[in-house]
Amino acid sequence: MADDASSLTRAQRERGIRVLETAMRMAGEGGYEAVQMRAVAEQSGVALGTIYRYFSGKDELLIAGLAGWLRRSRRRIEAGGISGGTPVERLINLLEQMATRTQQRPMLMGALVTALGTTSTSAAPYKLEVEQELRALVVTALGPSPDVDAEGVARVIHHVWSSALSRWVGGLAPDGSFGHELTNAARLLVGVPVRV
Amino acid sequence: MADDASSLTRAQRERGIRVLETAMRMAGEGGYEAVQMRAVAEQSGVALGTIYRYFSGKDELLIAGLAGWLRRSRRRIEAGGISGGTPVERLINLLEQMATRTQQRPMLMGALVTALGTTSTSAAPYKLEVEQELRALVVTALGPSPDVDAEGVARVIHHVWSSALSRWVGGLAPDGSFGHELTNAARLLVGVPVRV
DNA sequence: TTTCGGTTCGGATCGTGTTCCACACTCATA
DNA sequence: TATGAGTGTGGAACACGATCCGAACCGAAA
Repeated sequence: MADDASSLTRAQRERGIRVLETAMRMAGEGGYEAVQMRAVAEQSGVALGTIYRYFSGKDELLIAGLAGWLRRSRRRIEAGGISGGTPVERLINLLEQMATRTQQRPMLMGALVTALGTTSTSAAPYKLEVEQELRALVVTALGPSPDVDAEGVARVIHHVWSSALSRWVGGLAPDGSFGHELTNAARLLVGVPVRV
Repeated sequence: MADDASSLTRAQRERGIRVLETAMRMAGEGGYEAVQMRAVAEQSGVALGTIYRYFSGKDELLIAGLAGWLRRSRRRIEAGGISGGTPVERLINLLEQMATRTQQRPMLMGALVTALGTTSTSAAPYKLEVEQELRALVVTALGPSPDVDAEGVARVIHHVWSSALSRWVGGLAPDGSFGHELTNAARLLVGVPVRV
């Protein structure tokens, strides 16, 4: 299921979308183990073998779903605009918004974090897509502010995002900590100018 | 395999150690998939069911192995001392040492990162142990320096450690990047005093 | 319209993590 | 020493991700 949607039949595109949506729905309802490939095939009306032609495996399927979810979130957020007068304020507003939406879907997020834990290289492109969506969101929120290293900030935010998310779904961090961790990092990174 | 080694027979402790050592050896040779529970049972001379009495599953087994590996590394490093005149220098020396040792064992690290990706709550205690070992190492390296928030630095270093490690074994980051990522974070965190 | 190469389907099959079970063993206590 | 509760063993069985295969299907070129 490469993202070059060209060279794909309409029927193929629709099959791919049905598979992704089914997998995400099941992940949202029961987490990682609830996404059973046989059931995805059955409920999406796509044969099991065909799913494996589109995606190299369960993890890649879920990471692709995450990438799509982030892309849609980013489009909605960018269309609505991010409130806040300064870069820090906008970034913090963005992160709080993301944290809220994230914490409302513990099952889904658990499934996605588990999938992200794979080290299979075939999932790397989708992982990169996930990183890029996050980076784009942060850069957009910061806006064109000359004295902030937006790319560097986005990088660190991505690290904190993945690590804190993993700690939260793994039960190492209490509910609500995810947002704090993110906004705290943002304040450290942007609120305090770095002298080099 | 709780860490309260009391209330355990000598035979039980030895069985546990054999299982851990076998699993780590196999992980080092062939990565996550090469650690097959039947083979661990066979090669460690402990019945499969018994392994599952000690550890809740393959992931917990590997994370426990990682915790032990870190603990032994820390003891060796602390015994040898960390060179460097300033806190930053000591921290960077430590991190480079860790990065070197890490990058010499790509198979092992791949297996451990995969195991760390689990969201099973039963693995949480061992994950905490891993965090604590890392934290202790960083705090030791920094030494008693009043103007550094050692705990905060250790926290962020842990985030960067896990995230960068995962990117490296996942093929998203090139060889050698792991050390850079760590030392760069260290310089940002300690080299530049934070004004609050 | 026919043909043909690639795609999808249904379903069997395999491999491995995990669970379960009946039996043997160990060791602290009476 | 005898006993009984807990522990370990070997092996079967189960669940689910992944693979494979022959037949049906589709859609573009002739």
